[in-house]
Amino acid sequence: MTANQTFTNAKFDAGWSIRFESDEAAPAGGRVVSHRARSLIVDEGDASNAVYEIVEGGVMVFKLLPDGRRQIIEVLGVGDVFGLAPTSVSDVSAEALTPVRLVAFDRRAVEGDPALRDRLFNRLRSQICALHDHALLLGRKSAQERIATFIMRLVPGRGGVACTGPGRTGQTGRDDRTQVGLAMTRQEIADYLGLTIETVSRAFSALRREGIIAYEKQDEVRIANVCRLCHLTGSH
Amino acid sequence: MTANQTFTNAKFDAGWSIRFESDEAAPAGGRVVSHRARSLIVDEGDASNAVYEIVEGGVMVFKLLPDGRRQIIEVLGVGDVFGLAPTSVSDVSAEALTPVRLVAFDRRAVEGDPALRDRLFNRLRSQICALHDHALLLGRKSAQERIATFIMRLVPGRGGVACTGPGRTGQTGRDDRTQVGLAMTRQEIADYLGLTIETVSRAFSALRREGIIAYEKQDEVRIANVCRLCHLTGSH
DNA sequence: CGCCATATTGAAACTAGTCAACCGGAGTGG
DNA sequence: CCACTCCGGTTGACTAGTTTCAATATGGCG
Repeated sequence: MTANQTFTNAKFDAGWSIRFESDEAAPAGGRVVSHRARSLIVDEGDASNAVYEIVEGGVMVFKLLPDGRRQIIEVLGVGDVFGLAPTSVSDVSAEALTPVRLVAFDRRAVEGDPALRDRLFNRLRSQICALHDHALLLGRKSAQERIATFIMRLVPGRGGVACTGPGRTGQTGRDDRTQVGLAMTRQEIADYLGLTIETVSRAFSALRREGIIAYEKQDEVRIANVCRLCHLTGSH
Repeated sequence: MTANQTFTNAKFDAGWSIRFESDEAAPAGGRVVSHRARSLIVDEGDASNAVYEIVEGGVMVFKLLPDGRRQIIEVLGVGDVFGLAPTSVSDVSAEALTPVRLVAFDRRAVEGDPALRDRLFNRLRSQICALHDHALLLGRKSAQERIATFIMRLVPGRGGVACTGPGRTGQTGRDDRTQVGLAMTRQEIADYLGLTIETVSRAFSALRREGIIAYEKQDEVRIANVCRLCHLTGSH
């Protein structure tokens, strides 16, 4: 019942794997749709009249240039919304990062339902902060800082929009899980951070060499030194 | 009366100097505030409970890193809104680009007024598209492409989110004003495009050398070849 | 007229990109 | 079962584009 309010953070803090045990899985006017990992949900230029809210899983929103360059604009988790272009033509593409369950609302349903629109609106406000933060990353941070920021964003309660800086563990009481799952390939990380795959790889290797992070599987990272990593983000 | 609906574009297409001849200059619950050019409107971290809508002039929304690096996140024009962070603490700073007139709504006024919230919401949808587009620019475009994109965005009816590509003049019937006012310093342009002032200057000089643009005053640019400039944006 | 801030230009340094080789695990087929 | 291939990741050498540092121009304004 309180579920909708608990995911306060704009980032993918909430994780991708949290199961949404809701009794209103398909709220009024919405229909639930599922997608396999890496399947395309909407394509830039599509005349889609749906607004999506993520119930389970993760979604990547991206844009392409004619020559193939890709920028992943945002990585969304449970509770996030997308498909809110001002016209009925989508300005971005969206792809499932993990197996994903979505609620698709018809555009008209959104217009007619103030409560729903309110929820989307509030959600959107968080996401806009994330977009702001990401613009700062893309415009002004070095490759190292981008990778550090990226990893820190995955730490629950840290690295997000309202990260309180390098304080000690357990600001909310819960233990500082320093093991994070990336869930993205190096190419996806590169396209998200505005880098190349090689630069991403090198930055990860450098962090490992310096003992700040550790990993065997390349998408399961243990953060050995949260404080140092946090400093490397450039934000603190 | 139709004024609110005519500014369809997310970018600063609408210009900064359009006077808003509205009889509802201070809509219910809002108060009009004015700022001189380059004065700070809100500071990142401020506990501001206001949501702003621009009535006249331009505003730059930006973030700073502790070491002084600045990223201008968005450049807003008439009709645009800002100050919609999910908490009462602003995630960004805002500075007047020109002398500016704003309507400041109390956060509670927004909550209680569905019509107002609708207007803000719709406005925001356009601005989100602009943020998406700018993320693509910051993450994936070269310096030349960024400058070309920047200039094209200033051309009414072109370069915006829904630019139809290098078609001929007068898609909306009005004449293709190829004279645009930058209104921003080189430093501001640099901070907006994620470049340095020198790189911005060089890119402008290069475009001039190649005869694509011309200017005497450095903030009054005449676009000699719209098509070529449009191609240089990387988007077409 | 001269000062100050802003812009331009040049040269050197550096970061990230490009190109290419190599590694290693997962899946395939002989 | 093992060799082979494929794909994603890592690493190295070199290159290109942008930044940095520094000098020079320009323009507004007292």
